[in-house]
Amino acid sequence: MRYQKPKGTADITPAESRKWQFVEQKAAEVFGTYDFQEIRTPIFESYDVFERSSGESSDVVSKEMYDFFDKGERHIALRPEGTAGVVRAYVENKLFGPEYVKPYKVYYHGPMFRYERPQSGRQRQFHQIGVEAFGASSPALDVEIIAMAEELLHQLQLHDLKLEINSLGDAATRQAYHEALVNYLTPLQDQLSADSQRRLTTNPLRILDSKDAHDQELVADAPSILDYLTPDSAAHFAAVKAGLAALGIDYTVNQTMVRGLDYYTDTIFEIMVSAPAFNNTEMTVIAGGRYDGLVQEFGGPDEPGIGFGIGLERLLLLLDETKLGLAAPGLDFYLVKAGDNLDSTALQILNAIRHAGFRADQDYLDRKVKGQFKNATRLNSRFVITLGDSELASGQVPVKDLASGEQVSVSLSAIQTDFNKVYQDLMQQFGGKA
RNA sequence: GCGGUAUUGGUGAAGUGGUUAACACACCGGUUUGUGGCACCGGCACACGUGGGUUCGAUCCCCACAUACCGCCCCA
Repeated sequence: MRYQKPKGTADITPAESRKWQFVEQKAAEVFGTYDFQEIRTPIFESYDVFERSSGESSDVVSKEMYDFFDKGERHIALRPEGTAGVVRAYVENKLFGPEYVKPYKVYYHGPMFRYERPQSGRQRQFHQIGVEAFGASSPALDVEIIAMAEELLHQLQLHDLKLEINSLGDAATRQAYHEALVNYLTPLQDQLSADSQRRLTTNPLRILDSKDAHDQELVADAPSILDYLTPDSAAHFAAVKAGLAALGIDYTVNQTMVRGLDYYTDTIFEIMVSAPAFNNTEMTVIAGGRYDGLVQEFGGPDEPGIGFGIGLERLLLLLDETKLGLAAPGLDFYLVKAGDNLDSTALQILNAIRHAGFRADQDYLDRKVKGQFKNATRLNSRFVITLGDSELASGQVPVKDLASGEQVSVSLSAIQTDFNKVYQDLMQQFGGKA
């Protein structure tokens, strides 16, 4: 093989892109009902944008970022996630200004880049759909964001979802809890797995969701972050739970759920699905939460924010194509040419059909008539128009309904002058099923 | 970054250290000089991921690299 795509990338061919378009369109629809609008930000940003938002301790920044210096010696990074760029744009464009209604609600979708070891549903160039809402700290917004995420999954015919929520409180909460957790785990250090011993200094919260069985036993008795919430954070979390209950959304509180990115505050949530595509293990497809200090961190006002991201590759693995009715689009008309010197007329006929808004195609490889009919079938065409010398002479062409095999005669000139009329007549003659 | 498995045509794949790399599907052509099926006939791998090595000889043995998949780390 002469050329290969770079490791961890994928070509999305038409059979696949159909699913992508469907999901993107559904997301735009569902988000639109909550009055979210699309924002498009650059795929690369200043390296600092991501360093500032994610925190140096996170592997996403320290090890997994695609960064480089451009010809002007600017330190650039390919975006590893979507939130930082949107927050940067929010601040830079002063979208927090009084002329914009708050909360300011946007969604985005596009490629993200992380230098990781590829696995199922995980690539180096991967795609996310995400939403962000700025300028409102109401727990009702948290609830609606979560409801919106679930609604999208439902629209995609995904059920058996598992929603987990937790609260990380504010900065003071996290600092106090961080300390309490380290104090609890340090005496047990020798019993922790090697990975977790390392995490004790780098990222102790991560020990909470260690996959090691013994770690999990030790962590079971660890202090809970929920006990460290300030009264405000506790009230906020209670309101979120009440809101979810009011909407009949099932959830479980998982006090060991943490985040890889440093900017989250208060409510965080994940929606998980278990599926054969993931060896029946649970896989998070949507994750999000509040990030109340981030806008200020980027030089904007002290405004809250909340959002979530959807891992599209993972999501796509779960979709049942047949359930979604995503059949390949068929042709409306296929033009069979029987004879030579028909090209000009063929072009004119196809032109008329296409301009009327129908899908039409013809043979370009000089296939025999039989071969052309086979192609019409392969292309899932509804009708076949046959053009030959006798048709040219008579001014009438046969139009065949491939499903029934019935054939009717249509005027060549009518096709070229008013194809919509021709189509209506066809519909009537073939049973009126448009 | 660590560990494991894999890599043969458009596809699914069989196979052996040695003159022509099974079989099936798909595709192309013919039997049928203008109508989609079936049947029959014929065609269809610069040769077996890339580069080295062992050997008289390697697709099959060894090494390295690349990529894919699985697990860990990390994460959506």
